[in-house]
Amino acid sequence: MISKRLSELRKKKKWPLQYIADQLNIAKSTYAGYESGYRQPSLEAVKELAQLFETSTDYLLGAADSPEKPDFHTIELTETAMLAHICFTIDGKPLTADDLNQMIAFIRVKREMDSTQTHHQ
Amino acid sequence: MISKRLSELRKKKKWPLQYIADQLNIAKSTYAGYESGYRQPSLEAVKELAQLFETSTDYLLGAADSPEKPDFHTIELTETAMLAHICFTIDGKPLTADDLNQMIAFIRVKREMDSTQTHHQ
DNA sequence: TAAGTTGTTCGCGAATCGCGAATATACGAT
DNA sequence: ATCGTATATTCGCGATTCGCGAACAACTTA
Repeated sequence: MISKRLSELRKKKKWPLQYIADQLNIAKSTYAGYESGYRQPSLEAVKELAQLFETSTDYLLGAADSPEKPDFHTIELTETAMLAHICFTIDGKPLTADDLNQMIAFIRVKREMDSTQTHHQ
Repeated sequence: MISKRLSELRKKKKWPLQYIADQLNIAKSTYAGYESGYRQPSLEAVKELAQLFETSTDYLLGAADSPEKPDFHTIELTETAMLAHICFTIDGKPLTADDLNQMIAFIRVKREMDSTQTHHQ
């Protein structure tokens, strides 16, 4: 499992084996063993690899399906794919899809008004 | 690191060693070794332990500080503490605090109208 | 061709694992 | 107090796995 994840991520980053080996202070052959499945990285190495690849250990170990860190630093409210997994609430009551659409329209109008009518600056 | 996390979580759940050992199909002494730091669990065991404790491997390995699974199923928009770590965008442009407050007010008004004026059903 | 980079595999010594056994501790029930 | 049971901790053993360098293949570039 982890071997697949590692080779997939490294190819995406287009890094050579040696680069990762240097970052973790291990031999090239050692890391190569991780990708080939010949060896398993130590827990500490897994942690460092997740950090290096900017993903989670859950993804590396196959406990998560998405490589994205669940930081949710930014949530694009018009991205319905993402919203399918999130439930927004106000005062504890969930927003309907309709609520959300109206909110989006509301903000768009607000922005429109700000940009065409008033020009603070 | 992981030993601390394991014993902390197990104590919180008030589970005996044997119970966990049974769940993972390993010897009691094997799991005891994990908690004492005498041994390290395999990657597969880490994955299963995270599942058993309903937490993330990131937390077990010390790559995350919170034991909570990052599911974020629900986001309460009036909870400013949570919102401090999230940036919402519409059409790629981030919402200001003002935008958010108006959106919340907007929804509250909408709900008010729905409940006092119109009664479908 | 020669030199360099990258990826793969192998064997060796060393380190670690998983297990059962032995021991220690806690706590009711008799 | 004395069992009996459940729980926790540590140890040694055999087996497994690790990390490393070495060796090699494939490929690019000079």
